[in-house]
Amino acid sequence: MKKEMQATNVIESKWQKYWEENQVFVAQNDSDKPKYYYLVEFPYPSGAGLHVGHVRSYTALDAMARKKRMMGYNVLFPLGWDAFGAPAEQYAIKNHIHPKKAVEENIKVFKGQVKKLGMSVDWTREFSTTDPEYYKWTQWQFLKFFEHGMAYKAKKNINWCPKCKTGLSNEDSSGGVCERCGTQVEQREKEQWMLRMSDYAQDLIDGLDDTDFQERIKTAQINWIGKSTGAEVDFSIKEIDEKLTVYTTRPDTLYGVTFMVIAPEHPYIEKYASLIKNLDEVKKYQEDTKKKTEFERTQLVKDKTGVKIEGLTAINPINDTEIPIYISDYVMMNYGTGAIMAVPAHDDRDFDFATKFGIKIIPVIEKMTGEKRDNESYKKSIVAVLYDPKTNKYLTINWHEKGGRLFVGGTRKEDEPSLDCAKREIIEETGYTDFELVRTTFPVNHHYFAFNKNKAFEIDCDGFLFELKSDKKQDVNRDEDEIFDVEWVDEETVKKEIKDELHQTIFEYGVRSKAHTEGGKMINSGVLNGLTNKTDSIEKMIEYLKEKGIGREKTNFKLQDWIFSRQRFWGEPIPLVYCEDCGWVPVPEKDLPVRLPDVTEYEPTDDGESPLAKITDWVNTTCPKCGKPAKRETDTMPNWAGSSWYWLRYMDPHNDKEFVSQDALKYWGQLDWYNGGMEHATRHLLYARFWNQFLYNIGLVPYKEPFKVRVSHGMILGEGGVKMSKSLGNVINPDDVIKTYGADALRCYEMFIGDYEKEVSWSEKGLNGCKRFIDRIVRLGDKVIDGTSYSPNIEKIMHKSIKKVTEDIDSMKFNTAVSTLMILLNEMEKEETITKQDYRTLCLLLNPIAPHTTEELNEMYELGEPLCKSSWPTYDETKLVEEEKEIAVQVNGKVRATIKVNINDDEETIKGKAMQEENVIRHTEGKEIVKVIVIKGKIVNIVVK
RNA sequence: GCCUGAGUGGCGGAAUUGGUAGACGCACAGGACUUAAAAUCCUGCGAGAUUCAACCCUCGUGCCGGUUCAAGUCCGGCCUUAGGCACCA
Repeated sequence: MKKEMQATNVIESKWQKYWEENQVFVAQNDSDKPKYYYLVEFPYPSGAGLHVGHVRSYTALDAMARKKRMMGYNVLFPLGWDAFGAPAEQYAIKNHIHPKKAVEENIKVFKGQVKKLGMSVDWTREFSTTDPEYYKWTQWQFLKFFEHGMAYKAKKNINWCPKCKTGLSNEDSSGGVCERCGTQVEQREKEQWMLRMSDYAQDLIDGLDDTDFQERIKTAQINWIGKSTGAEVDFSIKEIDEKLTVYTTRPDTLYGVTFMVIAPEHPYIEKYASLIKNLDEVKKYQEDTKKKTEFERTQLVKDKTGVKIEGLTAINPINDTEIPIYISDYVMMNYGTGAIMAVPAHDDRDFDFATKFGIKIIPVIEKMTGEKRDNESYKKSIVAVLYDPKTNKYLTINWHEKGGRLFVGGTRKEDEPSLDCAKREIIEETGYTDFELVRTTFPVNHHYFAFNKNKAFEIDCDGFLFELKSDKKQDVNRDEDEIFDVEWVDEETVKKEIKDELHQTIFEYGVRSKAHTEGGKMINSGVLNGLTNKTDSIEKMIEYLKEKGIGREKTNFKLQDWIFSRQRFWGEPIPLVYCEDCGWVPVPEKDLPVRLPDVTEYEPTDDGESPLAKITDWVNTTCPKCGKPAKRETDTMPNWAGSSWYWLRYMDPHNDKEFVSQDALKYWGQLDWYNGGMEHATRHLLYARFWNQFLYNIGLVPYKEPFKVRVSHGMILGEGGVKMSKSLGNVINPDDVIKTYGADALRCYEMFIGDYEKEVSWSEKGLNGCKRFIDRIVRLGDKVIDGTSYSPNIEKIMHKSIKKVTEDIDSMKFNTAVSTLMILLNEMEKEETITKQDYRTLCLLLNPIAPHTTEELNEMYELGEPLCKSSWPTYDETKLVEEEKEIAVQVNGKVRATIKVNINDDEETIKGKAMQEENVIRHTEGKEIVKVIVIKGKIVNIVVK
């Protein structure tokens, strides 16, 4: 019975129409079935149309949604449009049409494309963030923030894009360039609406514990929030009666403070200007800093700059030492207190600064080398590195077998200053007399065991770097046991041959000239002296600071408040009115939404006001409170606003009384599975979680965390692993692919292409392979005969395949789900005939990935009711058990044969079978069998000697 | 620099609690069908040594070492790479 299949496009539109007309994918808000909510980030409907990257994540979620429905769930799988934002506005400015129109057109194109892919979306819940019925509730929720004191207006030094003429959040200007147009961002002071997001920093970290996000997403969020723990310390200033408070994560290094640095914007400069003797110089530095962009200030600067403030002197509260104060742009006003205590010995930045400005460096932590032992004898010693700049070599002492290569070293005599000791040792051991000190290195705390003396030692060692001036030498006077050669070697040899950890470390310190930022033994530190554990030292110091009232424990976050204003036309108007008498007054709920006016001019003004500011009819209004003339806020909300609650609206999209009904919120609960790009792992996801946590705290939503699972798909690159881009001409248009290969082949290919979470390259050949797979599925229909059970040869693999595909789709291992079906198809093709039942189950399993073809085959061969209304196939565990299995026989861990074993075989039988194998005999002959390991159903390993 | 992943054939990638490494697909080679091509079907396909051929053997999951009867998988130390954070004190 040969049947002819209709053309792919005919079948596809036929079933798409069927699904729509029969409302198969419409989710019910009241249902006895268990609920499941899948969501893929709604797209920005750009003019470019759908990308193959969209197809990947949409198909993945669609496959999971289709399968869940067949498993008896009430599935919510909606889609909508995130349509506010710059591109539509730019387009409108250029063409003088309302952005609304451009958006409408783009949505039409996008929706058509998504439908052509056969997505099982519930279109009855579709909306766009630009619909007044939707943004009414975005505005309403903003007013909730306002009412609860979570929104405030503040003068902010903001990132300003001179081309877009708008303020940008830190998030929108990462790297110092405008996210949208790539222009260098400037600093500008502006009144902005802010949301108190930093209040939620800790909650946003804690909340992650209640979610099941991918690890990389959690980490990205935690990094972004940037929590650090440490202490605040109050330094007094000699000349004034006010403290200078700093934030530090290393209070344990307080004794090593040799200067302080305040940010150029620090308020004390203004406040105590009269006391600053070099005010002009300081002011000039402030001006220079302002001109620098955030990017230059944070990314490009390698050289430290700064100015010492003459006339203000800080006092270290721990030891009453007087220390200078500098201003420098490496200290930021918006983090911590805008002031730091500088410990050049143990912080790289402070070290650089101190080196450049010639400030004292006091080490308070000694690196510990070697291994600590009991009953150590203590001594003090030195290591001296002598460098000859003429030959670029270092002076070493080669003990050969007796101790290898070392620098000059020695034990300090009682009360001998270490520098004297170093000089003496060089002269005594090598004879060189004409050299000069370059620098003293950090000391090292070293532990070692002297075998010749059978004794353990602890030494505190000072290190020195000297430079040779001339070859002048005197006779050496060595002890009898001092048998070594004096050799000049290059740096490479030093690194290779000097094995002693102490000498290595001193060399590093001397030559590299870097701060010692790791832990070690506390020195020069009063109460902390001798401690060797960093955490203990910090704790003890904080206790001490608290006791003395000069400091306290403190946690800081990098996460800042959310700048919520944009000076743009195409965004949600901020629903506030400014009245001379009443101040900022919310627009009453009955007057929401505050609609965008219908005009034709959208250019931002040159002074940075929103385009709305020019529309006087719209701006002028009356105060909702006192009725006097008042003005509307002309700033609009950022693009992130509409996407910060949209998943809630899908639960109840047509409600005109509430943003979402409480019943709907309770029924749908948390979003079970949220998919989106890695580029949204920080910003969008943090904004959305913050928004939801706020709604939860004021009792508007039942869950604190909105998303249970968050996964990110990998990007699809062009062939050869380069990014798809218009300029490279390697962009794949899904419409073209559907035309040539069909939607099912495209879906199947994108699921088979590789690990869902990883980046993959597009391959036309691979796509063709999947097309072949679909064609073979169709051709298999020729073999179908009546039958309501599985064919005997197929039964076992059928149950196995059902199990595998069921598990794989749920865990997003689509590539192995497809390959399982390929294997199943290969097996079925070997049969003369297959039953309807065989074929129907194959179609059911493939349906989530290739829904059109499988529905058609199901109908064509009269296999049963439409697949979209059918149940997901089940498997029988007992059918999975293999009666007979081939297992490997190893000899000493190497596979030497395979044997067939029965499920009932006991160990002795299996062992017997294994020992009979010719190749096993060959490898065991004449050898002693130590033991035989038999793992039932898996492996036999024979160990011989 | 810090934090998270990831490194397996020519390529995309499989491999359960450690138990036959390379499933499945692509590419390639040979063959069948065809006047021919496309399509389709069959066979082979990690590297090397050996052989007429087959069996058989050696090596092989980024590198070095360890645990184990047995390591892609576990442990320690590196290297490379992708992403996140970054003068954040």
